[in-house]
Amino acid sequence: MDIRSKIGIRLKELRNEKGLSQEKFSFLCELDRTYIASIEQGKRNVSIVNIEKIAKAFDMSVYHFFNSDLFQ
Amino acid sequence: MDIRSKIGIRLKELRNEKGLSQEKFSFLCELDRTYIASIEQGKRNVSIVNIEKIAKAFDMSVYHFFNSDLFQ
DNA sequence: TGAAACAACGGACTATAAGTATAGTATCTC
DNA sequence: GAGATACTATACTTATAGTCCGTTGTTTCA
Repeated sequence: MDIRSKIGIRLKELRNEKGLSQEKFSFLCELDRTYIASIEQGKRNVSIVNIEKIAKAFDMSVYHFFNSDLFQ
Repeated sequence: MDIRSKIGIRLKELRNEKGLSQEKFSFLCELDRTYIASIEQGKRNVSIVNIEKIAKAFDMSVYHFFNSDLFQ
């Protein structure tokens, strides 16, 4: 599977665990609402700075963000 | 420390472990020699697709690439 | 039955990463 | 001192990352 899709699945999974809408989450990580949506759809090649922003919004380290079978 | 620098340190660390020059490594991951150099210097905000290319060149998963105290 | 919340989608735009080229420094060997 | 190897500095083009505006379709619930 494409790494873009894996990132999308992981993001959606974490966001749903927290019970947040895309919009609410976009406020937390200070990224655009539509951008978050397209990441979740596996359409984006996200840069490491934004991955870090996303991880921080989930109160987790970059290591923990990638600590999933998806990235094994 | 900036995440860009952390990526650079991790890359250099892994490359040195393998005893590869920047140029030889750049052949392995099919990225430009000078591009690899600037990543190592923490100047680039690398995207996940290129991080995956780099990890693959080291025969490791993205998970393992980030499995370092640097990203904890 | 409508309005509020949510996600998918699109178009136009700006910012920046990707990728390349060239030159330069430092060290070593012959 | 020429040639080879390893790395750094800078600067540039072009692809695409990322923003901002809006619309549409669905679900849920008062």
